[in-house]
Amino acid sequence: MRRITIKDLANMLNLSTSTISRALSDHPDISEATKSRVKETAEHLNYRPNLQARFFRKKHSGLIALILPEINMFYNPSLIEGVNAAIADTPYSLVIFETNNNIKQEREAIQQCIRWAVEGVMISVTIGTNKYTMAHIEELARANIECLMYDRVITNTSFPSLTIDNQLAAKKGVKILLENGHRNILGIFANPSLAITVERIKGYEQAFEEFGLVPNPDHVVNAMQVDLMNNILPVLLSSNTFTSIFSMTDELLFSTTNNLRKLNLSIPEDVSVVAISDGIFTNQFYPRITYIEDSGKRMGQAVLRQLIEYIQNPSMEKKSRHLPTEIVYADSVKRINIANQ
Amino acid sequence: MRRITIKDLANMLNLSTSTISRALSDHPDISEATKSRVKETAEHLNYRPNLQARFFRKKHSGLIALILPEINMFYNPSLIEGVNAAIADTPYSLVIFETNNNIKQEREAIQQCIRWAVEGVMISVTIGTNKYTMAHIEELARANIECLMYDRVITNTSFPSLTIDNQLAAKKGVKILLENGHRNILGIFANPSLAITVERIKGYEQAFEEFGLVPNPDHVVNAMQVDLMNNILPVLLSSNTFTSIFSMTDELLFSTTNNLRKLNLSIPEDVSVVAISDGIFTNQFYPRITYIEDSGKRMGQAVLRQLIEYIQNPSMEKKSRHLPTEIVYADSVKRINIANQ
DNA sequence: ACCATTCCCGCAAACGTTTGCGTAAATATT
DNA sequence: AATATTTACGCAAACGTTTGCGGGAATGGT
Repeated sequence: MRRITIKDLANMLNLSTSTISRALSDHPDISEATKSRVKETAEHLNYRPNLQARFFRKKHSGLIALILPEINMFYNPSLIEGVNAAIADTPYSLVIFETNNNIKQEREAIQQCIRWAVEGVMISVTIGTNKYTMAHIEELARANIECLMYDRVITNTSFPSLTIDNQLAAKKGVKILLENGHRNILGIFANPSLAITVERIKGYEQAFEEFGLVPNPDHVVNAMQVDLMNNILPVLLSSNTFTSIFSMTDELLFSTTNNLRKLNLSIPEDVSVVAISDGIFTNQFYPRITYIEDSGKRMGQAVLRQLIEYIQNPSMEKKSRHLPTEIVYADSVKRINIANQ
Repeated sequence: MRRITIKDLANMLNLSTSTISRALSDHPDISEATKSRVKETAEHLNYRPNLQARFFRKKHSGLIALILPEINMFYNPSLIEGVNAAIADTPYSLVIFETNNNIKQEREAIQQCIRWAVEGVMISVTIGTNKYTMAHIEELARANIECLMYDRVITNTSFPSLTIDNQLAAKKGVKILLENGHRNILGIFANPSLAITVERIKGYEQAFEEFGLVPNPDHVVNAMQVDLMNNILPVLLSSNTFTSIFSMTDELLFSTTNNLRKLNLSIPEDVSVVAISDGIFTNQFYPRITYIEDSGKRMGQAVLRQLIEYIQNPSMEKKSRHLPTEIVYADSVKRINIANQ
């Protein structure tokens, strides 16, 4: 019950291994007659090429790596779905590394990538990874492995990236609230050492400025963990007169909704809510939440396609790009009278 | 800038490739002196073994596959986390296939596994996969690839499986409600063509029987999609006098909470709720939901360890096992007076 | 009938690593 | 001091596939 090889086929058909190999890959040197003979018996004997051997010989692995900080409830599941959908009609296979937001595990993952000779890496970095701690990522370039950053990226590097326009997305979201009369807008953001957070805060501020208003720094809060949220939010919401909340992510939005319920505050009657969201949670939640779409699935597909383009076309110019974002209006924003605040 | 190989090391140190290979793997035939000499220069020259070549020669791939129907918000993310955590201190790498609940994609994934010569497969099957449509899974056995089913399994096959005791878990959950005086318990279940659903329904019924009661078949509902839930639940909850809900999964629980809010019903004041849950959603949600723990992370670790045991010990007896479950009491169950119904 | 071309296929090397076997030198045993 | 054992390394084959090159046979052209 050994696995059947090209040699076996060659022996059975009285042909050489080279003929078998070429016949199976439709080489023009082989006659149609033998091609069909070979393919038939290969099919019949259930022959499966040994990819280890093939890629070893051809000097590439057929592997693409996805490195991400964590697989939590939001965004990443649909990102993986998107990558999987897009890789399905390519000859590549996907290997996923989860770094648990730990730069040490990120280094380890990249070592694995080099050892496996993956042909490309898509990476969303950990909190600790920045311009000064990215030596391990630069090692990919030295190993001649394409690398494309997405979502959580490091700005101003030689590596290309694919993100939404974070500043614009946040601005759009906050503007919805401003347009509906809200002025006391609590901005809930993630870890400020991530570039993505910095840019979304900028967008929050810019929205105010475009309305001729001065954003209040006290209204911007960085909630790095859920526990923190549970401590901060009740205090903020009871001591202040916020009429609305802008949440930077689904994760923070979920925590927000739970805390609002705990405080017996309803959306949108008591507090209006807008978020940057993948769309799954916001659409299923009641009431449906108005959001700026940052679709993980679409991002996953785009990142993979871009990376494969780089792999198959190594000399092409690589530059960072933005995916467009759209507003999805729903039922979480109440129009209020500006004078009432 | 070519990648450095064993041959390069051999040339530089005036040794043979075999000596280099053995030195790097601490073979006793090599003297400590040369071992350290080899290792040092290997380190210095940043030598990375070519895993393609190694595994090709050794006739194994170092790959383990995880095949799952979908990566949604619940359970699967933590399952992947568990698998990843457990695989970290093994020499294996993980490849993930998402089948989108499509048996055709499941077949395709298994073909990929065979082509890659993965050494083991962990699989949670699609809705369409059953005893009569599992020819593709049996092909794994013929290809000499270990296969371990988990979560969504096919019962009564020759393949081992790892699950919680689904019937017992459901029984435990429903019993909590019965013990607190509830008799009108709406049971929300997933697709009835999955074995996991059938068993959890059995548990629901058994709980009633152990209380000397007859379960009402009309109180068991199969909500196969979220849309269905949104149609069914409002009707059921308004036309009947349910005092409590048992949800088979986190996904259905999430949909349940949204529908309850839409109907202006509070947990636990108006409706008590118990679910089988991974624990993440139920713990973060307000109010915290009482649940029977079915931890994806723990399952992921257990499945991977079990599979590796099978791989490294092919002759060992393989039998299906259950992971124990525990009740986590929280704030979603109100004690009511039985007479009040 | 002779040469040129085209068509099909085989030979053999190569990819980087591991490993069974052989052996010279060093050490131990008697 | 002769023999037996151990130590430390090299030789060469092997894993399954692809591919450059070479060549015999068939076909085409004159």
